Amino acid sequence: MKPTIKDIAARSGVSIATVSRVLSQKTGTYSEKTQAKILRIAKELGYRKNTAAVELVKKRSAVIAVILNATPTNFSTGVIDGIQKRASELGQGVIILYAGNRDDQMLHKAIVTALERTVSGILLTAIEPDDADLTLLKDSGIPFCFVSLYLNQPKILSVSSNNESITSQAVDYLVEQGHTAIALAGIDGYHTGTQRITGYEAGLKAHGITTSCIKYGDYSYESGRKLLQEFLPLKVTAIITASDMIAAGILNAAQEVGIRVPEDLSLVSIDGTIICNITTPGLTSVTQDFYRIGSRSVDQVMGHDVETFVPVKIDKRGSVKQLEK
Amino acid sequence: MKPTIKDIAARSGVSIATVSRVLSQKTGTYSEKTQAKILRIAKELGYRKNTAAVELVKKRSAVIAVILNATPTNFSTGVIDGIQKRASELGQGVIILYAGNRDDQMLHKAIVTALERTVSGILLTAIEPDDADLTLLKDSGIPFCFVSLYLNQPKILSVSSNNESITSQAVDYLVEQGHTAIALAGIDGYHTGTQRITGYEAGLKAHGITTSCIKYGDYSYESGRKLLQEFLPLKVTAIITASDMIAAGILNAAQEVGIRVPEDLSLVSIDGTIICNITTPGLTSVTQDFYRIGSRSVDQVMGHDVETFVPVKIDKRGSVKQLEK
DNA sequence: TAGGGTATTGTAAACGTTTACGTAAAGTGC
DNA sequence: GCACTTTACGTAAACGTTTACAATACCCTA
Repeated sequence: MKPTIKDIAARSGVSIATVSRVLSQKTGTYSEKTQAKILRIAKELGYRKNTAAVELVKKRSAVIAVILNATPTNFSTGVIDGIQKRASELGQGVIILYAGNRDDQMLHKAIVTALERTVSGILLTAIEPDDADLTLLKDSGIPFCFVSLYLNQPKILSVSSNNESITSQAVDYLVEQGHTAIALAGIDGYHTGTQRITGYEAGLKAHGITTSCIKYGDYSYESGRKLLQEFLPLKVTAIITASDMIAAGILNAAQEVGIRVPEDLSLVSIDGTIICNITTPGLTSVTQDFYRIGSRSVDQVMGHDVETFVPVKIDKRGSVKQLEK
Repeated sequence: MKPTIKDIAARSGVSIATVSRVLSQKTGTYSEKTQAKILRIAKELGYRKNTAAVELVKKRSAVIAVILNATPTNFSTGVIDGIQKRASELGQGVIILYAGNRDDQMLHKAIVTALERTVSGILLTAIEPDDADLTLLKDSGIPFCFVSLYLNQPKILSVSSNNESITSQAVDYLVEQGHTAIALAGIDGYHTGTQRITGYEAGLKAHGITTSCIKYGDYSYESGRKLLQEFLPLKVTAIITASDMIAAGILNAAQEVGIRVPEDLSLVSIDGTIICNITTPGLTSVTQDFYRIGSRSVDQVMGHDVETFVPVKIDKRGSVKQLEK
């Protein structure tokens, strides 16, 4: 059915080893005449390498497995674009394995699938595995790297924005705009969330602000809407939100109860995806460079020397009011 | 390094064939005693099957390849969730191959990768391949199915909403709300776009409306913003948009020039993703059931008998004004 | 006890490709 | 012309797993 190198060898009058060398481009091991003949016949037959056979023999493949989290935020496209582009430049293919949203079983299955496939590297995108799966990864001998997440453990590769810097910059910016009653909303209790709390509190302290206010959530729009209720009795003038979706949820729920953004409540959103342009008003954001994070994580997992942290920036839109001091 | 069935056989005192039978669960071909011993040793050794070896021998794998388009709209998550869940129920794994956004080279590479991997089926998600790639798929012997797109060719499997029905229902709804000057915005010239034009025009005709107005775009937010300029000199009271992103773009650009939605301009958006809840006002939508489309496409590619079309519904939010007749 | 049927296990080959090593031919330099 | 080096090619084995077929062991019944 599917042509093999045996078929090409038979038609070319050469051995399967020669066919293999030509198709693997082992320069200097075949003549131009032989090469031309083999390539012509391969094309005529519609030959395609059997990936399984190659991987079995080489015990390695030129494929990076990306394990993708179905996070309620929508930054994945930028990350994937960056990964795909850089991997292609380095001669690597990319397969994506889907891990659902905080579904330990799906995550475990995705990790095992990647390990079974002798991939050249594994990128875990905004995913925090439990200890058993982390051990599995470490013991596999396959390089892996966290993307848009880091664990504060040395020896574990990662590429991300600096979560402490994200929130401390947001605090700096809001203080600069005259705000002193600043909350942090929608983060969770995992590493990313705790790192952002650290930066938030350090930012408040640096400005001599002694009152902090933190509300947990799950990064989703619905979570944002619910969180607005919790802020109603509080005297905060500004909220830093854990994601664009949290911000959109707070924004819309606020407007529904007559709280105007930015006049009555200012918002600074973490991520800075296209959602920030869609809302009314547009959301001022601490914008992450997801494309570069993705791209750089490929270099990281391939063993190149790169910086862990990708810089963020403040993008001013319409959700922050300057207060009189 | 990685344990093989040879290692297990040596420790168990049985042949590799017996180990293989146990690990492949060939019931009735091994004793319970032998099974228990083999499974215990496999676990102690941390054994994992080598997927490449299995695929090489069986010439087939229990994996569905999903080729994913980076469409500017964001319905992928629902589709992927549906695919992943249904595939799991049917004992199939899923790998995702990324094809960029209308990038013929990336698409071709993704298709070739899927074919090289002896997958059990290929799902093409909102992707329209050129004739050469379509021929490649047909000649491969591997079943494939279009997801959220259909080509009007018999024998080619697909699962989608009915694009003619989408626009004709949108027209029906707007006419019911008193609108007669109705435009269609943001669709492209590919199959999906032309099918939606057909439904739009049939809907107008059915209501005796003789003036149609169609503006092409690329489903993106930026495209939507630009399109609003083209509508300024026209006397339309309502626009059906090709995607939620187009709608958001038109909505925001309109508000920036003093056109109020829905008072001055009504919008009905195709897709109905979470974006419709985020905008202000919320967008009335023809909502597609992406989860069910994904789920059903798995049944389709696995050879089960399913309906091609998944029903849509109108979700009323805040973007359509009822006009006086 | 002998015979028949079923369960259990082992041997050998297959799957498609890569590559180490050996051999032959061609090319280069003295 | 000879010796050495490089190019080109072939043979054989490897990779890890599956499975057809043969052999053996076990169980049940007459």
